[in-house]
Amino acid sequence: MSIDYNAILTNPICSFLKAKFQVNIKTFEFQTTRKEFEGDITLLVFPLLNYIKINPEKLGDAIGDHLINTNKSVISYNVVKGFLNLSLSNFFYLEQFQNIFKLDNYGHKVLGKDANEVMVEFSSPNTNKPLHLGHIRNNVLGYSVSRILEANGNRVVKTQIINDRGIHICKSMVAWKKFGKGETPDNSNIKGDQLVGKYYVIFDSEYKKEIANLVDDGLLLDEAKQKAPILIEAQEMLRLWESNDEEVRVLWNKMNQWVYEGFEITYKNLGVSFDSYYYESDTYLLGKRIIDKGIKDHVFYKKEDGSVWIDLTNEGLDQKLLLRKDGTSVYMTQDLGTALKRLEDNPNLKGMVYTVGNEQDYHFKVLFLILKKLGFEWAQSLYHLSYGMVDLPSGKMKSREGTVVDADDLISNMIIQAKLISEEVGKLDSLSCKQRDNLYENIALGALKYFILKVDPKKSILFDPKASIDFNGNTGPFIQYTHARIKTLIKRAPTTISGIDNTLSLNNKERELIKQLGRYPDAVSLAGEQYSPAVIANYLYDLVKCYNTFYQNLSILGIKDKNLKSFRIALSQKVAEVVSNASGLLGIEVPDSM
RNA sequence: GGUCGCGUAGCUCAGCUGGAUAGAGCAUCUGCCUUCUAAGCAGACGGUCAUAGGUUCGAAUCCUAUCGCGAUCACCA
Repeated sequence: MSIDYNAILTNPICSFLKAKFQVNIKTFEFQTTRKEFEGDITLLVFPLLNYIKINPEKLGDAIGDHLINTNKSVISYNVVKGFLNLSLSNFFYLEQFQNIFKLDNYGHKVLGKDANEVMVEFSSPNTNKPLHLGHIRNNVLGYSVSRILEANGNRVVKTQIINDRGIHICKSMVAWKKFGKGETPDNSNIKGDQLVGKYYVIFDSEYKKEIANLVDDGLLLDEAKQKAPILIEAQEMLRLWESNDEEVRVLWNKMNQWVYEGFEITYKNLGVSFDSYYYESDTYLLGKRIIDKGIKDHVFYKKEDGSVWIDLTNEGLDQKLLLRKDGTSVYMTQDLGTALKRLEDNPNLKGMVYTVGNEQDYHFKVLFLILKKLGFEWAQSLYHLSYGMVDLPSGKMKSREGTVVDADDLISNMIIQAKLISEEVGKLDSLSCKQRDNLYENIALGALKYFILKVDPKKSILFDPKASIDFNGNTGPFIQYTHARIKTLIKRAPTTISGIDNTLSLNNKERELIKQLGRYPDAVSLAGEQYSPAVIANYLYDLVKCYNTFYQNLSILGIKDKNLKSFRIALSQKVAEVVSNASGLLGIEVPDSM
């Protein structure tokens, strides 16, 4: 509750209770009065009974009496059971609105020199195939959380770790070498990541063919899976890669480059960006220093075969391998190393956020625990931004079954949808082709991002590609639409707003809007605390819904009372600002017209 | 089996640190475009908040157990 009630409620009640009952209570529980009851704000009397043994209704009456007699902002009260409902004056709301109106970027903390530096990792793709719907959730979430952390006064470094080595990319390489006939993104006009993905699929179907042939020749299935020549080729290529074979490395570089160029296009379409990139090929050998330190500090132990482990059974977890017996590192070692490297690269780093799906909850639990045990202070502020899977009505997305929803396809389909609907509504005729295309993109992405972000990250999302995404109701376009309407309203408004007349009498809808506006800073900080854009999304919807009710039922331009008119326009303007501000935190663009 | 997460209207989701008669959107039905954008507004219909106990003035919310769904428990990443 960001409207400032201290002066008129908290402080007076506090001193009243002190004088009358000799108790020192400094915080009180308030909530907005439910609409069935008269009043604006409700004081919960029940909690006070712990300190003052008296009938709750009597206590409510006493406080209410005191407030209306000593405070002109409180005009009346009523008590229902332990609820003290207070009605506040127009004057109070107008004063609050003036405070809100004066602020430019309210709720958003300014980046000071001593701001905390936080790293947010998201996207983190494999380089053997294009991004899919799951990556979209990851990207949109990670990006939004970055913005929210910034709004809460942190200096944010957006980064990712790219899984650019391993057997998967070798599979694409082998298939391309055998069947590619020199196909490149340029000469085939296929986006780089899509092209490499295509050869990954080709590899898989060849592999299956070979297995079938081997089984026909009398091999057992498991044996055939291991002996298929194309797989052996891929494994051989991985070995060559690891021994730095020049030819393999050149091919690897070339194909990865294609993929990165493709990814950049997708990121650009999605409206996300990064400040730094980490590549697994650079970091997979890191982490061994940590192992040495850990052994010296007796945090880790070495088994007879030479492998290194950590025993977390005291913490209720199990034993975890950190180094293979041949001395090579595993996933965990890598992540330990990467964390250290990031800290070296950004010495002021105070925390890290990892945007990774919830199938890795256990991994991050262990990772953070190990870092703490190693005694790193910053390990206290690591956060795994864990999110649920995106499921389809047909079940899970499985690349092998071809049920993956490709990110590029999805985005372009959404744009087509947005275009069809916009043309049907037919409000954009005055715009140029380019402006219209731009708008279709904004609307499509607004719908997609809002659809994903409005859901609590830890819940899984059900996505129906056939039904695609709504543009009506609790959606991104609804929010964009409201913003656009306010913008044209302001354009047409002949009045300039100089000040607000404090004697205006307000109706419920206007008060409601002021209260909504007052909630914004709270929503921002709550979203930051919970790493959840869903808080902002749901706030936005409440605000916009509230404004629409106001807008639809009250005339603004037509009214004669000049003061009221300028007040309503000022209110609208502020709503537009907050909507645009909050949408920005979700990475959603709000157009001036649509 | 162990651990973690989830279970709210036919469907998709809100519900902040426990508060009054559990809220939206979609779908179905009814009204509202010669006045600021109808991608909207107003209304109707729709609930055993998975189940059973417990904590207390008061539980969808906290605790325990059970059931259901998912994830995870690799010398894969």
